[in-house]
Amino acid sequence: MAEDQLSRAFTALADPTRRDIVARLSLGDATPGQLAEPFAMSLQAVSKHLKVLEEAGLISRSREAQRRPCHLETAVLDEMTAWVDRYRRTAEERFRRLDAVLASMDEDESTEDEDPQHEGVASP
Amino acid sequence: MAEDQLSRAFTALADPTRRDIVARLSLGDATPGQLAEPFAMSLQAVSKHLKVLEEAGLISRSREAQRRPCHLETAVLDEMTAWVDRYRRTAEERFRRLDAVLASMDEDESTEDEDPQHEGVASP
DNA sequence: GGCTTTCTCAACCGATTGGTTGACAACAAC
DNA sequence: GTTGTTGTCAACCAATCGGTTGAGAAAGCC
Repeated sequence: MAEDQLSRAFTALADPTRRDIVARLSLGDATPGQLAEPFAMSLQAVSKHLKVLEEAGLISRSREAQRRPCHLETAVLDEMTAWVDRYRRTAEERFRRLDAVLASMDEDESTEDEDPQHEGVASP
Repeated sequence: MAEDQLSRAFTALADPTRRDIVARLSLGDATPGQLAEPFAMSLQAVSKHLKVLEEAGLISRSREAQRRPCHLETAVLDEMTAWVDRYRRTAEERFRRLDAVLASMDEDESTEDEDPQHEGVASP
């Protein structure tokens, strides 16, 4: 996934209004007018939010007379969780290994010359 | 999770520099100086990025003489994937149900008075 | 004490963001 | 054709963002 598309996706979901819109669209397609209805802001403002979501690839829009129904696209959501999960798992895997080291040091209490707490700080 | 904390978390990961920092920290704790080294920007700029990450709850910082080693916290990453996954799954579940409807209509080709494409657009 | 290292804070700057209002395009209904 | 509905575009505005430089706090080293 392109670097800046991931940035656009995270930027898009950084706004509570846009997250509300995504939540609404997860239940089914909706027009800008329907999406704007619950918010205390102009239709133009919601239209701008939809543009941000569309440019992030999170929604697509079709035509239907004057209406422009919006549809949630799940592919980019997948790529977002993939990114977040990758580094979360790397970190948690490291924590588990650290715990294992500490446990083995607990078993064998003779060696105390290393400090596993800072294994990541030390220079290569 | 508080609404604005989720906003802070997505905002934090919306910046490529901050995502790089998170990726680096997933491999192990590091000081601001170590984190700034690969970037073509001032240490002060990186320090600002770290503040954003800290306020989002994505990292924590300890003390160690003049050094302030940074540590990746995975809890907020968990909440981010939880949010994204919730709506992705809701949408995909709906798509699967829609496919099932279309398949059953394919079997029984006599009823054509309903248009499942717009099930979400209609008013409640 | 003085000097160096490491890092944060404060002030500033141009670009972007999230909202507004007004104009207007596209289409339906009469 | 005229009117009404739906939505976008353009211009504007205050606030925020991501960077800069300069000053200084906090700790170790001589």
